[in-house]
Amino acid sequence: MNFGGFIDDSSGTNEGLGGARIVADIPYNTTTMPTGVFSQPRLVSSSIPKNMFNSPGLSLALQQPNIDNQGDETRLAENFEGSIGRRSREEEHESRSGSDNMDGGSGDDHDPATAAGDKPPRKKRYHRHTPQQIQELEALFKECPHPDEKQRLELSKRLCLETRQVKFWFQNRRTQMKTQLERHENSLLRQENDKLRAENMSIRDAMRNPICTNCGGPAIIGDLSLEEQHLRIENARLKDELDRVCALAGKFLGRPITGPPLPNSSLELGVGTNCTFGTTMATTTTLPLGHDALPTMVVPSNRPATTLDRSMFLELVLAAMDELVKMAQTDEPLWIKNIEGGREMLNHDEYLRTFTPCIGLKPNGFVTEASRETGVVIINSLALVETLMDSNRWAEMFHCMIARTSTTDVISNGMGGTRNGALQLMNAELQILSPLVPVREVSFLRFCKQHAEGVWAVVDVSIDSIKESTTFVTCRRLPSGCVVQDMPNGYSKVIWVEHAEYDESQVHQLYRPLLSSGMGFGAQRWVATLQRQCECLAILMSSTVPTRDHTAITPSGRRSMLKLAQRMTDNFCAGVCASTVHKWNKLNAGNVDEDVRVMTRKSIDDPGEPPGIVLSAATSVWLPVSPQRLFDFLRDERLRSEWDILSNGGPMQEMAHIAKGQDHGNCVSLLRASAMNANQSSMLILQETCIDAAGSLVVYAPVDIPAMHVVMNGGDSAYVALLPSGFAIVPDGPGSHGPISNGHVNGNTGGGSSRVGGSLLTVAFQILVNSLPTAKLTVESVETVNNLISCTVQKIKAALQCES
DNA sequence: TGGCTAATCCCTA
DNA sequence: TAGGGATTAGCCA
Repeated sequence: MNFGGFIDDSSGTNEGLGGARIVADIPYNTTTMPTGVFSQPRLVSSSIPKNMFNSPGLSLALQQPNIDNQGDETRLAENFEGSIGRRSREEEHESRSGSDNMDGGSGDDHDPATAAGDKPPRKKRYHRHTPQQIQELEALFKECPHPDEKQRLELSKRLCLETRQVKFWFQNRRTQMKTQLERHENSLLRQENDKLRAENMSIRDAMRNPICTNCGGPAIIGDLSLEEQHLRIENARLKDELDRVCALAGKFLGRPITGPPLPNSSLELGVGTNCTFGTTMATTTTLPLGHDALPTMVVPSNRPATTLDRSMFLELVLAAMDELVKMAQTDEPLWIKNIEGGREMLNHDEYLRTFTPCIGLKPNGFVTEASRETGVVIINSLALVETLMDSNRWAEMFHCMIARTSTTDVISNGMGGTRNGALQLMNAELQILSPLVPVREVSFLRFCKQHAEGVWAVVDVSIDSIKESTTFVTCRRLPSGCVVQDMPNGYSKVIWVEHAEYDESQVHQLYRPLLSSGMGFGAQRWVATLQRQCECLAILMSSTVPTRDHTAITPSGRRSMLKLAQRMTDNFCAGVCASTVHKWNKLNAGNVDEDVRVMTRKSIDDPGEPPGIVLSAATSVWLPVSPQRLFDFLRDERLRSEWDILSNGGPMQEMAHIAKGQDHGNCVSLLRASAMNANQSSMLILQETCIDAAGSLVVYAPVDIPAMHVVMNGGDSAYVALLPSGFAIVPDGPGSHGPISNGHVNGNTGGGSSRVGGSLLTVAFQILVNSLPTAKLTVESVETVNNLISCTVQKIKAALQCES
């Protein structure tokens, strides 16, 4: 029995510890033994002499303690015994494991002379798992931070560790992760704090010497000084904080706590000047700030927001927030259920009665689109708010909808380390995957507010009315956004409202019903995308990733492959919508179909693409088949030969499959043509498919086998050159009766006897027409890609029997 | 001295 | 009873 290694002379410092720690704290010199409660259990039996701890007979005596002691003493004695039992097992293990970082197997402790105290007592020996053990533990942790008992048992056998040790290791690793995360968050908060402090300083500076932005003279802000105005804002913030603290304290104390009454608790702002606008305006949060209300109140767009701008922005977003919350929470008569489609329609008369237009009247020729959707999403309110307030994360979450976005000015980062009160100025290009619908460029304020514990709202509102725009505005966003409420188990309920006015003349007839139904840019699409993306994230983060691939892809390989697929899909979208992400040049070539848009660009120095001249061709057509049927047909690798020239006339075979959602349609897969010719023997097809309530996508690209091999082993996917092609499918919209002007007139022949709604199919190809970036584009290349698109559409129509 | 790591105790679901 | 939080001790830079 090896025991000597656990004798510790640090007695008296660990009162309150139980179990093995007591054993470790047994004083070597009995004269130093403390007189407290712990001195008793150390003498588990009156038959054991006090100096037994120095004797070689120690372990035997302790294995059979006298448990005559009662109460605490008995319990501690049991702990005492138990701990010794545990130690003994560990000692056995230590010698069994053969770890070279432990000297437990030296045999010294069996030496009576050693144990009797001829040498000074040794401290507990330092022991660490071997690098190899840690490596294996880390590997499993990456896969699954919560292994079950079976997994732990298996690992413990493999690593020659006790299951307890494996369990502790995982527990500690999780704690460590949490600590690291907290530390990281702390540093972010500290940074934010510094930033706020700096901002505060600059505001104080500005307040000392306010200058009118129009005439350059000293500014007097209405009846209220700037300082007073800021004090009022600060008061509102403090009151808000007080309310939350009271609510929290009330929870703990079990009775409601109220703060001191405040003389003026509502956030009232008086904004006006004796110089810029001529009149003083006392405003409330519902003050109209549109063109009509404030004809001269415009902020030049080419300078950062001044303090005065900020006040105007704050007014606008408070009104917008008010409107959003009402729009989200009010049902009839503001929203009327559409009996046919079950969707809600905004009652415009009621809307105009309820709200004062906060961004002014609708411009001539613009039409209104309003939609509302409610959904349960697997994300909590805080995470969703963080995603929305970070333009990069926002763009990533809705990557098929947002071509480009940026935050141009952060007016407020929020209060008390949260996003509550965060206000920023943003630009975005919103897209529908069709060349027939122009990208919507919008410039808007985004404001975030916490309404209650676990209830947040984020509102967007266009600022075209108060900020001079250098470009012609084709779309204005009225208060739009979401109200999100936490639900149990990390889910949240999201109510999304999307309200816009846009120039319909820019939109092809084919897509007008879709847009007006709200399925294009509306709430349904935002919620459907959010649900799909969050489900995907949840699946990827969970330990049990459903795979049915026939090749073993490592977890890092899976990540690399998904990253590559995302780049592919993003590039596909950029090619369809001609967004400014890539600098596309539109072509007006002679022999190209009217509705096929052809664009070209040079690819230089991008390892993710082959160098040369890239040609993109895209078109959209109406098909009398349901979106689901069209999607199932296009994503089926066995039916690939019906439309894809890369299939060489035969079916394709799925080599690897990564699920991204419960629906089998959401996945990334690797395909191989069964009938390969010599030229394509080193080529595979990477394919990403996704589907939700708003539409679906099938995007694919030929990829090099060696390059994919690297990716599947976790290598960097940035060097895999690819050019994506594929399809975007959306329903044709309620009330749509097929094509009106694009020439693809079809009878109701496809896919069944009764019309269940047709589809709008966008087909797009990106191909390399010359590997020299300096080469000139030839007419033949353009005609080739045009033919490719036309043939593909014809083949799809033929396969789905919707040829007229 | 603070961070890391293996281990322990105590509490809770 | 398993897991998480809090805590400890030994080691190291």
